[in-house]
Amino acid sequence: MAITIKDVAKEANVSPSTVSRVIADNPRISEETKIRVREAMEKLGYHPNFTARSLAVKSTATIGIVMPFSASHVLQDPFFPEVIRGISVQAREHKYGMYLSTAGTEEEIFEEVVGMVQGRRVDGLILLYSRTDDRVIKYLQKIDFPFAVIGRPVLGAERVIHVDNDNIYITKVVTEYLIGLGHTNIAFIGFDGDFVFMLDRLEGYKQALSESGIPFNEDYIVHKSTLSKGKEAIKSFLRSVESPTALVCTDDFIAIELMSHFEEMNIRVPEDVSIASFNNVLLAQYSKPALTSVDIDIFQLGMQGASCLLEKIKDPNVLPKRITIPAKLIERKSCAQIK
Amino acid sequence: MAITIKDVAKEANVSPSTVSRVIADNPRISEETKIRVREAMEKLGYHPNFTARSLAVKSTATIGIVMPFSASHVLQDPFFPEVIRGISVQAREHKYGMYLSTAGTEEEIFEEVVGMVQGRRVDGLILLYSRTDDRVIKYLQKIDFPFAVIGRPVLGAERVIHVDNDNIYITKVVTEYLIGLGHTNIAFIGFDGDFVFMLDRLEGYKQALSESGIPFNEDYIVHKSTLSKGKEAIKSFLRSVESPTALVCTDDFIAIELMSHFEEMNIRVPEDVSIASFNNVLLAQYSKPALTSVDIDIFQLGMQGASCLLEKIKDPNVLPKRITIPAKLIERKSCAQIK
DNA sequence: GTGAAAGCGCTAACAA
DNA sequence: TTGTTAGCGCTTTCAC
Repeated sequence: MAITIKDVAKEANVSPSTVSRVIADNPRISEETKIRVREAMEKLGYHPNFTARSLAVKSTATIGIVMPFSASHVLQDPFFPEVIRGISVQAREHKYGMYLSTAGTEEEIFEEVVGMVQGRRVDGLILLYSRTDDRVIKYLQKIDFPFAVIGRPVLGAERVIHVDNDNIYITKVVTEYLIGLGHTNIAFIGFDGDFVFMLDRLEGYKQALSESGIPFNEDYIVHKSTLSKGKEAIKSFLRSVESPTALVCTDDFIAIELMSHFEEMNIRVPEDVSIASFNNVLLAQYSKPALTSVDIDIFQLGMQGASCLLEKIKDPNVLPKRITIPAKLIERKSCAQIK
Repeated sequence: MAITIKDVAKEANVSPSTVSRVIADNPRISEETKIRVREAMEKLGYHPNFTARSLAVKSTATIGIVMPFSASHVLQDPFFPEVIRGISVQAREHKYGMYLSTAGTEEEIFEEVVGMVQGRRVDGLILLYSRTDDRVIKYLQKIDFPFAVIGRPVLGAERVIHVDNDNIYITKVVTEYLIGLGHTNIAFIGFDGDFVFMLDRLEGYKQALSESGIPFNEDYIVHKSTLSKGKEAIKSFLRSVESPTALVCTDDFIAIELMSHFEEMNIRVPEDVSIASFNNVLLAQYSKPALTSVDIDIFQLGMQGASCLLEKIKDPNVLPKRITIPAKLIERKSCAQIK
């Protein structure tokens, strides 16, 4: 059996509670006994039992990370490791641990969340996604459990802590950039699914068009899955009504995949079609041509998310807030003036 | 205050121990009372407290994942999400949770591990790396704590559960493939650091040369950091003694980065230099030219690792074993017959 | 088949 | 400044 606080107490000739106080570095314990107790701990190789402590203080010092794996097929890029890296920096600083929940379907996610919350496995939750009409968010709100979301909750965002880019704005900037290069036939390539960041980007795209007096054309909105059906789908898209001369891609990986197809089809980037995309993954600069992409600062997204959550955990009275992480368009070689 | 077992007991007019037995689905409880108790649980919205349960049964039903973040800068590619996806499938099947430890330095990692183990936060550990002479492994072995490593422990591998590719073999295959194409000036591009998979790949490379009677040339071993110093470094390397006509790259991302530099330098792949690399990331097929790469089946690595660990946790007597995940060379367009 | 009681290892009043 | 005591919520002998 492992060393407990009692063993240490006996060794140091004090009571268990004194040992407990030494662990907490309680100021009302004399330096002498502190030293004596610490020596005993050292000698016996004592380590506090986290579970017991959690039970007693009703706090686990761990935050749960909810990561939808259905999405992560899609988000194959460095988003996930990077956001976790951001979270871990804060967690570590506050001596919090991270508990990972990776479920597939919405149903599974919901169950895991309920388990984590009710089972008191975590003190707070950070959701790495946001979809429209999310059951999990509603639940957490109802029971008033501390959580933060990376992204924008679509309903009642005013009442939830969240950190996000201003996707509408930045996509507008991107689209206007393309418009500035003379493009008017601009397509929008997104994921399937009801992720909010997608909707926001679409909205920004629409706003830019609208403000420039370019009519919105439903045919220019394409989902990745459509294009993934193969070259034929891409061809038929490009030859549609009026073929687009520029693309707003919601993800670098889609852009890179597309460029690869384009090459085989002898469509030149950026001469024939300009491409601007999102995330600015490491590889964006190495693609041919180097990809013009929006740096959304994934690390910050994670770090600020964790920071807000921790704040809320420590003080349940902190008000809901939204933090906006600046995104920046990184111009490279994949966009050109229209001929 | 949340609903406890006592509340349920009261509601159902039984004792707390009976409720506990119902939770465990103990066969000695009559169906009637089971039903009655379950109704009470339902009615009150009871959820078992995980921490309390852990304390009582001395088991946490969670596995710890140790992920060195210093390495993950290097392993920017999908390795990390993918291996976790593999782990999570097993964890979920066994109703285990995942606790994530992300530390930077060896020292930090060690401390986190000790904390997790002694603090009894986890029932077992899975190490996502293996470096030479690892302190963590020694420690875990000494205290006989269940763990599995993804990769090959360099010392006493016979006594530790691990899952790995046969890196020596597969790299030999890759190198021989290049030799078969007529190359003799073959360089090896690796990471810095003392990761075992690197050493193994280097070994396989050497073996292939040796068996084909090609002398080994130290100048052909290059670390990524050297090349990252910029184009000058690459140029001087390629113009060294006898410039290589083929490259064995230990990572797709390095290969892709390199190819990007090559293009600017008007070095053609594969005409001037052939490149074969590792990991077979999604993007490998979309690079120009499509990258010949080794598929190491990261998902399996994670899944089998978790599976072994869980086995060990459930039965401490299972013997140490090594599982080898087959790796496969995927031929694409980045290697050509030497002229 | 069910209940009473002790205990998992720790913390936190309350005393002293 | 320190010890005593009573939990935290659950499991698990040992009785009945």
